[in-house]
Amino acid sequence: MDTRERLIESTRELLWERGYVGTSPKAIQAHSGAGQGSMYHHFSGKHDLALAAITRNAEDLRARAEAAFTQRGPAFDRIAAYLRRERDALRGCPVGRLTQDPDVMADSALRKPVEDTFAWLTDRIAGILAEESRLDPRTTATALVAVLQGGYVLARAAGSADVYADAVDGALGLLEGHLPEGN
Amino acid sequence: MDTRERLIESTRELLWERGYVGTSPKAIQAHSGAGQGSMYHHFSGKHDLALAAITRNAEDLRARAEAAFTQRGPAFDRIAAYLRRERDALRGCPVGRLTQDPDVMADSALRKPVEDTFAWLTDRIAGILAEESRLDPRTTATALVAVLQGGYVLARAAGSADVYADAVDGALGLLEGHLPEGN
DNA sequence: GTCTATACATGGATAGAC
DNA sequence: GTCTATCCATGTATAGAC
Repeated sequence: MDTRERLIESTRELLWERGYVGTSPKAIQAHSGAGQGSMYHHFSGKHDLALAAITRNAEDLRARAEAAFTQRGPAFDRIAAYLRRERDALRGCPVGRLTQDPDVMADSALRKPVEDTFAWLTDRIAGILAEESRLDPRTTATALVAVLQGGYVLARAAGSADVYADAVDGALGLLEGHLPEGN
Repeated sequence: MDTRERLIESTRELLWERGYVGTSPKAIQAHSGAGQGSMYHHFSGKHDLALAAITRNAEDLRARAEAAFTQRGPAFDRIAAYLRRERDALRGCPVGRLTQDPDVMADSALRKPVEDTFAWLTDRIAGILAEESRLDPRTTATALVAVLQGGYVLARAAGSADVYADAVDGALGLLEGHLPEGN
């Protein structure tokens, strides 16, 4: 992995863990092993580097989600597969966490990937729901995505990944009866 | 309001808006109109002041929630009243947002009010659900609290409070049929 | 109780040598 | 491309006068 790549990957990690406000150029350099000069050679500054990292986090989320959704099977199963996908719940969502960062939300370039990601995700799930239920697709999909994001919040508050699993189980319990299940 | 009180209230505002990492003593002084000397006279430092502010945010959340839950009526209505309570969705939850702050989560004193608040809230809702349904109270309550917290995340991502309302509507739509409704 | 002065580290970036 | 030196603002706190 070349220096530029290491800088982006380190920034992804640090943004995930500490957010934009909490991540300093110095910390990125230390984490990536790149020097001051290197960083400012490859990127114009913290903002530029963060944009690259956030964009990649967003692409990554999308690709992983799509992998769960394109499995074959009934809607309930595909949604359950996505919600139950292996996750490090205590780390939270690398995209969702950015919504709490005032400097990210105040900057339209940094904010756009975040906005687009959740718009896409909600739409994608709404499409799946529309195939097989009479639930309102948009509001139901929004609620399901919210369970994910809120599940992370609660897991972190409790210091236990089990709470994330509880939130998902609760949501799937509510879905039962509204969607035809596959087994 | 005396100086000490103004310092706490200003810190509550700033923690809500910018988090712990993003809030400087200087910003607190400017917002509260208190001088450097005043702040360090009343509190030992940023940490001490944040503890007072976080504690108060937690008490506040609890009191407001309790007000919705103690209304009379069937479980569905009391829960709907809480979820639909007037909120400034774009500002997010003053307690939930702290879960994204690495310095808060790493400090057991600052973290405890956050942990306790969500444990209480989930339990409280589980108790209401247990009265009138065969849903699993704990997981269902966890999912409902997660919809709240996730609704804030999605509303901020979209830049629209309507998304919060969508998440709540979706969740209540899923609850229907599982709980006896009152109207 | 509040003010001003001071201190020292860090944040974020630029300049120029190699 | 990478390194070191340098820069100025800010973060966070202490000291001591009033």
